[in-house]
Amino acid sequence: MPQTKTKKRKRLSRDEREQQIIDEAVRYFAEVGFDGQTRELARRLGISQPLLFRYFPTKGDIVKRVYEEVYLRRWQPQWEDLLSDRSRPLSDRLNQFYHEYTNAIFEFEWVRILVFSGIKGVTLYQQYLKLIHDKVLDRICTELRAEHNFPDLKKTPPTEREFDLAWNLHGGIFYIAIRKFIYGSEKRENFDAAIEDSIAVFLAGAPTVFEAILKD
Amino acid sequence: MPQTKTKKRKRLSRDEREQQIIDEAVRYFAEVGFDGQTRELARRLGISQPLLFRYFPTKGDIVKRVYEEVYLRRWQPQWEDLLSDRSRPLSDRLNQFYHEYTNAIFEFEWVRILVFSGIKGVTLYQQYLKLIHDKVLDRICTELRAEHNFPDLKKTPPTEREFDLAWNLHGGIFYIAIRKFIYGSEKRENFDAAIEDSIAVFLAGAPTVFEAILKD
DNA sequence: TATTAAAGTGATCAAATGATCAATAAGGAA
DNA sequence: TTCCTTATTGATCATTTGATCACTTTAATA
Repeated sequence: MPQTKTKKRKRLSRDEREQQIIDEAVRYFAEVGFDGQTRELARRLGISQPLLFRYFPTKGDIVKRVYEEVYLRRWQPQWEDLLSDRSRPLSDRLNQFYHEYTNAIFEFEWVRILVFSGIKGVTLYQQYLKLIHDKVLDRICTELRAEHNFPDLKKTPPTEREFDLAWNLHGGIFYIAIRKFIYGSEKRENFDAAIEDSIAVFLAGAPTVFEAILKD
Repeated sequence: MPQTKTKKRKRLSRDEREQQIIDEAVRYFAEVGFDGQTRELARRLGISQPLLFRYFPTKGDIVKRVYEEVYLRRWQPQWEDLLSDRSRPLSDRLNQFYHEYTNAIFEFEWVRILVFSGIKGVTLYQQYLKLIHDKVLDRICTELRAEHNFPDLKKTPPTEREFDLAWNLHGGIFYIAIRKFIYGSEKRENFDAAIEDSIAVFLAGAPTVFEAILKD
């Protein structure tokens, strides 16, 4: 009886192998955190552990690439135009934006690596928060003022309190992802209704508070 | 010249030492995560590393005690009565509750260990989410219906969509803590205004959406 | 003051883990 | 088919880290 010789070594091109490693590293680290071991990562890839160090000088370099892979290429520049497109009701715009945004973001790997990175003191997510602040919340504040004929932003820039309200909307929606992926407490797949309702509450309630804020 | 003999060994009682270890462990693990090393923990305590194992069989037991220390004794049972006290406007009750709640909760150690535990798959925080669901959100839904003469909960229990709205309020407020302690992106100490505004938006916007939900 | 229970420590073990390197083998080029 | 580049690996090192144990020191007590 012949021995099972499944030992046929596979030889991939530099680029193929590198991409394969990163893909698996994203999955693996998202699952167990960045303390995951290189040996286990190699095992999942079906390769030897030293091979990892042939492609990345240190484990830290793999981690860095994982960040980039997860963060970059997820933001869609057209979202900025979408939010500012006054030919459509703000309600429509917000719903479409958060629908698309959560579809792009609410993903096991993304959310968990996001939280891991925050915990480990990585600055990358701070950049991401800044992106949300500058590209999303600022626009929401602006559009909300325009919709209700509040003072134009050119004269009075959005106050901290207005930003806080926008953060509250965003954070509430993001918290859905946390409940889902960090604490595994939600079985549902679809959160569209919850998001729509959040936006509806915001649009119904925020103008009143904005008005009070802007009175000062 | 005499040698500096600061080596005077301190001998504490069993209980004192144990509490001292736990207190420092809470600080240390909140700072670096549960991958922190026993040697460094011992160094911060000014004791030898083996002594830790004199008090706790394994590192895992220290971690378990840290959880308990951080989670238990923070929930105030009187909050449940506060939320249900219809002699006061709901707005007052919510403001007082979230003011006291965030003062008790928004603390470096608490928030970070909370997130660590969620990431590492610990079930303790799931229990905490259940607490929020049963003791806070359920009451908020109930009181909101009562305030607007919507169908009594005895006849129609709160729907998933109503809970989602309440989660949105709670999550938005909690997200303030995440921004503050996980991502270190906020310098402010005081978030009372942001919390008040969040509640105001919720109370101004939610009834409309509740009404729409309950029409079905 | 002498005794003693137990708080505390230095030395050390064993396993885990990131990293290195000489040797092997796949597969395209000649 | 033979040669040769380089992808790939087994063996191994060095460090980290949780855990153990024989021995030392403290301070309450008789």
